[in-house]
Amino acid sequence: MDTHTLQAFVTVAETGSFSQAAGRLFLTQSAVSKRISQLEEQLDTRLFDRIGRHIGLTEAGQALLPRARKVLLELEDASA
Amino acid sequence: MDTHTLQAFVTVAETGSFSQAAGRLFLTQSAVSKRISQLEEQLDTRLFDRIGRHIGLTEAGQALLPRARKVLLELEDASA
DNA sequence: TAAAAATACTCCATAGGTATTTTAT
DNA sequence: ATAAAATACCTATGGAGTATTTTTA
Repeated sequence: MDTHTLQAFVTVAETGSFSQAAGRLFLTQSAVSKRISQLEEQLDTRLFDRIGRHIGLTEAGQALLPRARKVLLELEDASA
Repeated sequence: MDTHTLQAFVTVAETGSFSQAAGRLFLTQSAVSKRISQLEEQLDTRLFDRIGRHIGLTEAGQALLPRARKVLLELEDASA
């Protein structure tokens, strides 16, 4: 597990879109997509419902979001 | 930043030795050494004092240790 | 001189990019 | 038909190993 993966997850959750997240993160949509599916594999759960053109957090995703944010903040903190 | 790096840091802190940490983590001493120096570079601080054969946490290391543990626990938690 | 850490090197796995395909509106 | 995500393919980077060198008790 690394910060890039968590960052991607949080950004997709915030933007509601892989492409927009990619924009924010200065990555391609492809890279973001792969980070998310990797994370989903690791946790062995879907984190997003891909309902056609829009995206929503699954329950697992909703559970993860605050934890992910917390961890990212703490790590930022630790590096400061 | 990823869990493997933090895990290495915590384990070296706990064992007081790169080689012993390597043993616990099923890695080579070389790999552990590299993880630690990478982390030190990222944070731009020394985390361990290499006093010859023994190793001690620097102040920065002491500050990082509880945070690292916390993050690791939270991530374990998040995956459960 | 013996132990432990650092380092030079090699190899391979993986993360990211581009291009394309799939999917849903 | 369009817009977005998934995927196939390729490449470069980095992480880990082995072997060796450096360091110091």
